[in-house]
Amino acid sequence: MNTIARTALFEEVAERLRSRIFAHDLPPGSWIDEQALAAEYGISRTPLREALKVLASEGLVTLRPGRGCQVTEIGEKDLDELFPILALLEGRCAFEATARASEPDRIAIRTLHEKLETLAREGNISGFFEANQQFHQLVQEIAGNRWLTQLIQDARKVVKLTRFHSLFVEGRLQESLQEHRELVDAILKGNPERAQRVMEHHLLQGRRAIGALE
Amino acid sequence: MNTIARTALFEEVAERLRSRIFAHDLPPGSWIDEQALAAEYGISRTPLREALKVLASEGLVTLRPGRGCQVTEIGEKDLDELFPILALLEGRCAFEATARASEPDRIAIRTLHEKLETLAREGNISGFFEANQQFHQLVQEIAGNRWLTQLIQDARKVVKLTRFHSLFVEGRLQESLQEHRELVDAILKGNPERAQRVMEHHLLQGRRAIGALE
DNA sequence: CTGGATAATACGGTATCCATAATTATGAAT
DNA sequence: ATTCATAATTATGGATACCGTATTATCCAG
Repeated sequence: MNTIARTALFEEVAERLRSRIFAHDLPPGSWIDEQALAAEYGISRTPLREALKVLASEGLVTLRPGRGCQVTEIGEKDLDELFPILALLEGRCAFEATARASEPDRIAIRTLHEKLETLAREGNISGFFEANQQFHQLVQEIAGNRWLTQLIQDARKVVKLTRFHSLFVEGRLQESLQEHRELVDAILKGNPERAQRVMEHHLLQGRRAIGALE
Repeated sequence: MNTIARTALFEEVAERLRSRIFAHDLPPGSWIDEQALAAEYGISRTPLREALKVLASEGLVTLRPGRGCQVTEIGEKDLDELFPILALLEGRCAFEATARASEPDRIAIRTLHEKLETLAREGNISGFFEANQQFHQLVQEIAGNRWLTQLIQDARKVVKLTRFHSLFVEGRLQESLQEHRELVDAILKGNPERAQRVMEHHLLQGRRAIGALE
């Protein structure tokens, strides 16, 4: 019987909605039908509306007073604004992580990176995508700044509204991998400034890759 | 009849609660009594709870499932983590603002700064405090990055949980003013790199000033 | 086809009710 | 008197039903 930290219903609902939004099951611009969703989930409108308020303050949905709520549409301009911020924040993360990394931390970095190499060799794109997220999260963990992590996650959530993730771009995977190699090298050799520069460049390249799509 | 953008009730409630939290009318750590507040505001529990969910995702209150909701307590460590982030983000703002400032923008900067000088000369601390916030917001506006502004506001909200603002520290007002002078000089002379450095230093000094208190 | 009146719908909010869990109060035993 | 277990109280989290109002959709007239 799992009673530890029982999550409130509205939290669960928010999480389920996030998944559906990121998967474009609920595509940007689509309206969210309260009663339909409440019925589908077998819950009342109350927790569903609470969840929508949370998603709204995260920027994932936009409340239209009196009309309802729709999934936020994100444009090129938003991406142009968001990626430099991510580069800044994650760059700082890389700096801090490099400066603070313990030996076990470095081993974890190396191990996870090797997994990325393997997945790339196997051509396992979705696996790579998953491990890539883990890698970035690991760097954030090692950096050990709770609020920095929070802001990065906030920004990433919005970016994830875009259907196209840079890694899916043809050829970007190898490029991304190469950038990771340099990043890992900088971290393991204990060069914070270089780790920061590489991470910034890595994310700005991600933006460029997406931009090449449309 | 002005029906454009009528604000929802839960928004108003959230705003009122924010004010009370920042004013330490609801001090950090204190419990929030749903029914009491709902009764006080003459509203039902529903919109109040929606407002609390929003504040929770902003980090201003902490939800304790099954027990309620209390105003978030912020520690020295949080400030140590938050100020460098603010320095980073607002530093970038200063850079962008300097690079993009139009002539009217520069005039607005100069005008607002002169107001700060006047208020400081008059010893009007709360007025200075207010104008100081306006100044930082103006820089953000000129920078013209919606998401950057958003993240800065998010971080500042949390910082505002602290009772002590750096400007209230003895002597810090003159110091702060001097830093502003250098910042304005860098902006007006169109030196983005210097504006960035000065802004970063300005915020890190703010953290130091608060730290000197306890 | 257009425009306006009308009906249907859905949102935002209120008022109640209820199960569950947390806190407090009570009381017995050591 | 202190401790511990039990009972009573309270407040949360959620459900249900209801309503005014503002959209949205429908329909009819011109």
